[in-house]
Amino acid sequence: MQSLSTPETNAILSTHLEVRVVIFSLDTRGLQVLLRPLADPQHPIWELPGQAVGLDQSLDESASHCLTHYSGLQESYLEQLYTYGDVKRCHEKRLVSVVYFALIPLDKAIFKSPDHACWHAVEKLPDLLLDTGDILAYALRRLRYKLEYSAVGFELLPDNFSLSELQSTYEKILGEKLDKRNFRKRILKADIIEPTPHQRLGEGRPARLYRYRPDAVAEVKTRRLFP
Amino acid sequence: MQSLSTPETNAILSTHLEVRVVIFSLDTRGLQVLLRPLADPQHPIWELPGQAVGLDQSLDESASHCLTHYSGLQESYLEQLYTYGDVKRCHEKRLVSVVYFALIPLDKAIFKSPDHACWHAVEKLPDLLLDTGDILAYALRRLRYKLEYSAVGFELLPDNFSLSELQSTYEKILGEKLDKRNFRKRILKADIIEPTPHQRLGEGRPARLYRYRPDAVAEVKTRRLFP
DNA sequence: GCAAAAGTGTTCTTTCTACACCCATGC
DNA sequence: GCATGGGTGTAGAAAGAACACTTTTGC
Repeated sequence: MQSLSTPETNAILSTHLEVRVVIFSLDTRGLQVLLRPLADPQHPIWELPGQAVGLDQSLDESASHCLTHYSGLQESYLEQLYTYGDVKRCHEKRLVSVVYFALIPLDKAIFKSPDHACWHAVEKLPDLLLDTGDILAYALRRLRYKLEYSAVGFELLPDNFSLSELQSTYEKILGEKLDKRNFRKRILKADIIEPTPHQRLGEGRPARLYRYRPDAVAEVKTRRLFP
Repeated sequence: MQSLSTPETNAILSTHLEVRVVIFSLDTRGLQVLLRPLADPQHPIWELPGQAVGLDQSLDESASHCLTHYSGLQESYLEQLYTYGDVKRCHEKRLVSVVYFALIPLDKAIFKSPDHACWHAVEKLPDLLLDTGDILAYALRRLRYKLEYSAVGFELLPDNFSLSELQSTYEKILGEKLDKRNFRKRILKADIIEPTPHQRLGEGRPARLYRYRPDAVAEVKTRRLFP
């Protein structure tokens, strides 16, 4: 039994510590995840964007740096998901992956991500490296779950959005239709968004635009927004 | 940007990877956590039980091994909590702690834990190492939260328990009184416990004993048991 | 027979769900 | 003036909260 005060250095000499980020976004077709190709460009295997954790970096900093590198965004929703460290997940070496998940509004992200990374619909994923499929499944479950009791949907939208856009976001992530009147009642009652003076013009009647209340960020105790 | 295929080995040469386990239990006084003393036996600083992760060990295996070492129990509730990897949390070295939390029934645990580890009431914690206080606060929050929507309370009780004992468990963890009739209605409706033929004799009328339904373990979708 | 803990139902309030029509704009 | 998406209220069902007395045992 090793304690903090007597670490056994050789136990971690060939362990590789990395962060990976599951970056979700939303386009008209649905929920997308950013993956980068590995190996053969003809029949690539895809992996989560990630990086080794630098000696002088926190895990959070590494993940944030990685997210910025791939999305071009400085401030985004980023949360630690889970740490994967099964010995069987990689044959060559001891691989510990601290996985984060991120939500970004597609309109703000850079068009072309580095390392040929690109977006994939979560319902139609390509061949994936190692246990990446499991990680993605868990990230998606957590995202859906989080949506039910917190206010995370806004992170995928531009600063100003219409209630229909917000509802459509929830529907795409949850994969089910929601009632328009009930949706509005609940989201407004939850008191986490506020109207702006702006409107969005479109095909029909213009839509009032709303924004996420900045002071609602702190403690979002909006449990079970959509049971 | 480092990828899985080109790891920068020197970046992790002096990183220490360890697991720590927040082991909760319950006695008559309330919720307890197992801590082990560090340094001066007169004025000790306390830390979470933990160990370096062996090269041939999964994180889960390490945590499980550590839990068994300190509790004497083979099978217990054990779940990954969070991975702490801030550079500022330890001055001497790069310290990455994958923290788990565990729930054990006190009646089954060994009486004397190794390394002079002992139980402390969560409301009256001693001096703690580094960010151990933050970790404990988070573990407690997660435990309380989990109790509201899942069936985790049983893990702290013996195999057979009365409804009053179960209610008392919930009350001690949540820190509030619950209505006896409503509690019984809900816990029985949730269909996660079943009566046994046994009774517990005591000062008053004997109590029927219940047990956790083993087939209810798989997917406990009992959300918001106690809102 | 009394102390001590176990056990049990009903009413009221709140929340959830289902559902259909009018409104403002662009063309 | 019509097509398009935006916006609004109500009634019935379900779930939650509050609440007090009877039962069984040991002493």
